Amino acid sequence: MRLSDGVEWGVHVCVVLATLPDDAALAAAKLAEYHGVPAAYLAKHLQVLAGAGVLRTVKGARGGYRLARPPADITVLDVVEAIDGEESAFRCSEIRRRGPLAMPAREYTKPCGIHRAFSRADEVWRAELAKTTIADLLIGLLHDVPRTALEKGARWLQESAR
Amino acid sequence: MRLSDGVEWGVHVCVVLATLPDDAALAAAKLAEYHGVPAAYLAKHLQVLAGAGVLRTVKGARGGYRLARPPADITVLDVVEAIDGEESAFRCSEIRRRGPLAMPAREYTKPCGIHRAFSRADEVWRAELAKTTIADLLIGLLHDVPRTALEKGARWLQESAR
DNA sequence: CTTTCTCGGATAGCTAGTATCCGTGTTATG
DNA sequence: CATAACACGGATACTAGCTATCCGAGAAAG
Ligand code: FES
Ligand code: FES
Repeated sequence: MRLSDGVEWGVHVCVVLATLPDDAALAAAKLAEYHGVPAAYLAKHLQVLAGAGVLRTVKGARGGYRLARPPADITVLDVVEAIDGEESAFRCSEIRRRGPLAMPAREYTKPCGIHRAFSRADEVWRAELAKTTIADLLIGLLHDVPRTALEKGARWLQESAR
Repeated sequence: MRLSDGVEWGVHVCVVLATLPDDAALAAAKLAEYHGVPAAYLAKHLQVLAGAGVLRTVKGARGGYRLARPPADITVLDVVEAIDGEESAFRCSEIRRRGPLAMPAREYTKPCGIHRAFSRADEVWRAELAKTTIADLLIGLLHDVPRTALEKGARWLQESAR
């Protein structure tokens, strides 16, 4: 079981966009350059994030992407569900209906116990991801990253943003 | 992100084996027939579960598989980790080291904030799965399944077990 | 010694994720 | 209005991991 790489990219992009001034946007190509990932592929994920209401697109010349909401209102879970989907990793294939124990379909009213166990696990996983917002990550970054690097990043963004 | 089908099969197999008498074993082919899944493929997963110490193999004629421990000592997490691996679904690809913000490698001592957030989520996911044992699932099954089906299953097992 | 069964590896096939490209339409600017 | 810059959306190739099957070797029971 592996989560798509696009999920990591999406979170990183949101963190970077959170540092921009409110009225600024950043082009998809610049975001790709900043993170060192293929631009064409990142663009796909950006479009999905925009469709999910996490990012907002600014069309036309000098356009780009910006956050659709304040960083404190965007959770990691929002990004995960936009890119990876909302369905649980586990899929009950209703094995219990097959083989010698098979019963008429009307007997299977409620989900099987295994399915319920995995659903609970999926719920707490998502709840934990919902606890962390983009704003939290940004604050954490300010603590972890040395000042010189922060200033270097800020300069780069000022030159690239619109 | 999707969990392997083998995980579901593994849990079902453990539940069925938990109903057997202590000294009995069930052949891989019978387990496959019981669940209506391809025998050759299920055998792969059974071998993995045996290697992980969840199941025990009984070699030679009239052999088969049985649980390695009492049902109450086998959790759903044990099965998941045996078949799907123990690593988290999220993989931090150290994007922060690339692009204009790149810093010398010695600066990256502790995992990034995004990585930590996903690690926490993965932990609670596993902790939740560890709460449910095979014995719990068996008890739940006795409540959910009508008596006639249970008797049918018991008869089938008695004819097939060794 | 023969039967029965697991063991273990070798090998296709399939699906979801990865990655790239290009034509179209929209907006800012001169 | 003409032009340049840029997002949009679909089409397409590649790749890795999961799905599925097969068969010979070896171990235990009778
Ligand atoms: S029947 Fe297999 S998990 Fe629901
Ligand atoms: S650098 Fe991207 S998640 Fe750690």
